[in-house]
Amino acid sequence: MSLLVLADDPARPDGVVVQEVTDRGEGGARTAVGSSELPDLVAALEVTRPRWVWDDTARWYPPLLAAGVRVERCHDLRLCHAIVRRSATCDGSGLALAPPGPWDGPRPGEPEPAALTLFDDPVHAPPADTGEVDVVAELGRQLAAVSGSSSPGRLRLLLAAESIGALIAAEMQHDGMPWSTDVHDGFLTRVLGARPRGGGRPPRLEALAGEVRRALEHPSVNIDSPPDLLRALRSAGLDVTSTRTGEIRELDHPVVAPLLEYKKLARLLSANGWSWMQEWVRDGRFRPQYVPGGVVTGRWATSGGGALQLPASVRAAVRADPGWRLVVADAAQLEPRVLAAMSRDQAMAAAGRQADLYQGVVEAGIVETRQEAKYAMLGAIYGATTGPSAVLMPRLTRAYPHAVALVEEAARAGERGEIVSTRLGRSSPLPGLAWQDLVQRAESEDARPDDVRAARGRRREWGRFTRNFVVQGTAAEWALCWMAALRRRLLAVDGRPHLIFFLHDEVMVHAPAAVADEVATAVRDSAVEAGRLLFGASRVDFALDVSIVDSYDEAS
DNA sequence: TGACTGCGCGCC
DNA sequence: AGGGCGCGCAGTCA
Repeated sequence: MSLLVLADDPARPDGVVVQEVTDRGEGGARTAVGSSELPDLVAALEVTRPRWVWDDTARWYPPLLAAGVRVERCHDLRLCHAIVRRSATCDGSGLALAPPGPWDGPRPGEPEPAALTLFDDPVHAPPADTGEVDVVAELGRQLAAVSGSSSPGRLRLLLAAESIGALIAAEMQHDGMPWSTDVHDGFLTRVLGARPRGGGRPPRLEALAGEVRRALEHPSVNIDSPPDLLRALRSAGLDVTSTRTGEIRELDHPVVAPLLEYKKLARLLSANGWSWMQEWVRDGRFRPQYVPGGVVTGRWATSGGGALQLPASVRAAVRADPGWRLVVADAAQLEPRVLAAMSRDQAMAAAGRQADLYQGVVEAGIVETRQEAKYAMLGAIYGATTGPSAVLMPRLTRAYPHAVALVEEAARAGERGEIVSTRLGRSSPLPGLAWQDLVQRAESEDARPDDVRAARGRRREWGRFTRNFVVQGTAAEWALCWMAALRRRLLAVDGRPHLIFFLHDEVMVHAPAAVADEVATAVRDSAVEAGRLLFGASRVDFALDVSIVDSYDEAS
């Protein structure tokens, strides 16, 4: 298989260069063309099934798609750099040891991502070096790092999956989700009332606001302002400390019902109302921008349109074109299954041998109810320390010692400030400098009790993050492999069925009705393939719920 | 006016 | 109860 590097032509402002490269990263023959000729050139070269190497899929692929050209595979240097730079499986490589450079920043034109959630500072601030980047040299550094990795095969799989993910993200944005503005508008009008002409509240929302004001005997309260609303609630004699839904629901007062309804509908209006529809739906397609690798754990993020949080109530607007169907599939209890496979916990794998893993835990006699099984499992993966979930932990530990040990070890490593890694070698970031300072301060001879207490809290907090990282991150790898396998299988199905949506553990394919069953089979086969790719001959089943429907809300 | 933060809530 | 997100709004400060 050949590697073809695609890059700007340093000799020509509007030119691009395609260069053959060996699998050791040595450059060969070059072809220079103007960028308008690129789609034809790529289409011609694609018959040899090369792997395209470029700095950024989101930069090169959309124009190719717009010109009707698809590529089979690529190596996205920017995404792969981020993985290789941090991976503990090649932490002695030249790439890992190099000072931050142009490959470490955000994509040109994008804002610096917010610092790594949980506490302050990013580890390093890369220089805003916009100088020319040497694409072939970077490929060489990455290939060298991979061959020197302690798990080169897994890392290679991760980089391939991440890169195919970037292709899929661009293709899904290009194709879009079929979206019925009629259905959406009908739903909004039914629950909110007619769309107001000049902004302002729709009738139903206005009526609820009036009810809230009357119940509070406060005609001027601004319900949309949490502080204002909080003051009004308290002056009505209600003992609340916030305006959270959970807290309001516990009250016994006439304001409760209209206020909760108001909050629900106001949320719908602002997040997925008419202005959202106007901004994000064009020509009957919703085209969210996906951001592969946008989350530290390897999950995708989206920017704009909130595609990762389409509320159930508006999913009816996602409708297949006439003569087409939607094949919707989600992985059932993905994270527990991933944990069972990673830890080779045969007892937990046995519980997952049936379609509902939680029910399997009940039938094994570990807990009484499905709800308890779910709480216990999520508590193990998220690190519950109190509440009903924590109470169930001892039973879970006895029943599934290997699985629980794996997440406990990840948590302990995080508490010590160490790095943890996923199955394929994506590694966690180090905690921020403020974290390290505090922890160090708390260990000194004359540490203040306040610092000691705070440091313990911070350690546990980071431990919960690393505990979850290994499971969430490996689940994200499974999902990438699932999608990559599915994309390849779909190429062999007639009528060009195509992926149109992906959400952590769920995929949607828009398919001609005649091949919908064939697509559903491909979805299932791909899940089996993903399990094999990640875990080899594991005895864990990755169960799916698959539906063939006309609109998204009909999916189970 | 615009950048930024905290809150609340939608999704997995 | 615990992990990961994005977004819109209100409020604040420059």
